[in-house]
Amino acid sequence: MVDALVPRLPGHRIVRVRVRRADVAVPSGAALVRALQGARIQSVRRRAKNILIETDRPLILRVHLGMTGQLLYFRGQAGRPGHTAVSLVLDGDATLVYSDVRRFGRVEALSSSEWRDRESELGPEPLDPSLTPDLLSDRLARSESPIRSWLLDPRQIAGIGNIYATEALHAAGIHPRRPASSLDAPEVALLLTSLRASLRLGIDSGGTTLRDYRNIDGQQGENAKNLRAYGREGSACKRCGTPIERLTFGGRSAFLCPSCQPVQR
DNA sequence: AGTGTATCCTGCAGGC
DNA sequence: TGCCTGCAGGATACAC
Repeated sequence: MVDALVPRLPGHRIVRVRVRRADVAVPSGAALVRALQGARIQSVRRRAKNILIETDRPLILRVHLGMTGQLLYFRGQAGRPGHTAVSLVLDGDATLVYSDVRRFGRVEALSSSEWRDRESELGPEPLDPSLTPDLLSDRLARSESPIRSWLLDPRQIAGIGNIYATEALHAAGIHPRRPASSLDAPEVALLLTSLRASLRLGIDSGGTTLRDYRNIDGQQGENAKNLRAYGREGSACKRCGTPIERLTFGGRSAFLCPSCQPVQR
């Protein structure tokens, strides 16, 4: 997503801002419009699941897709998506639209210091080479949470959702309910490798479209066909043939192969 | 302090 | 056909 935004957004001036769903915008309504209107986009980057757009003003535009958010970029007149929450008309006849059926996502303008405070709460990036198996082990050792819950907590490790947590744990042969602190060094190393492989596969495949995900051109991602555990309850494990099971904890579904991912080692 | 649960919201699939 | 229930990619406020 961000890789696709980087060559397109910088340089654009935000000409007009329309907030159609006030609960998605922070600050809601007119204040967000005032903050952004007239600003020129300078750079785009990602941290955890946040898309961060920096401008020539002392503010950062943070876009978070939540569960069903879509960020769409187009030139000329294209039909407005059905659940448009915020639209930014850019110069050069371009438009950036944030659309979100469930409205769990956010489009937020914040100051650098506000963002610094938020960022200080976030765990390390799994794809950052500075996260070593030893560092990950140290962090895991401090928690008795089920490893799946730990992986979903952005304060522990950034940017891992239920799909990639599920896929990585399956690939690493680790039961999602194992306490984080119970993983030994080889398991942690394998988990980190598996996380990175699952994330890279997802990114290289253009993202995982289960229903709503779209890239900035409105196209679906192809990663759903690569999933080996997530959403496959009752289907044969692609490694051993055992039916994949689903269980629920932490308010979310977890999928696992009971044979490849034993409850205890 | 650390951990688990309820909640925000809409749409869709499946059971009856 | 239509109504009901459960579930969905995330994060956070709150209870214990």
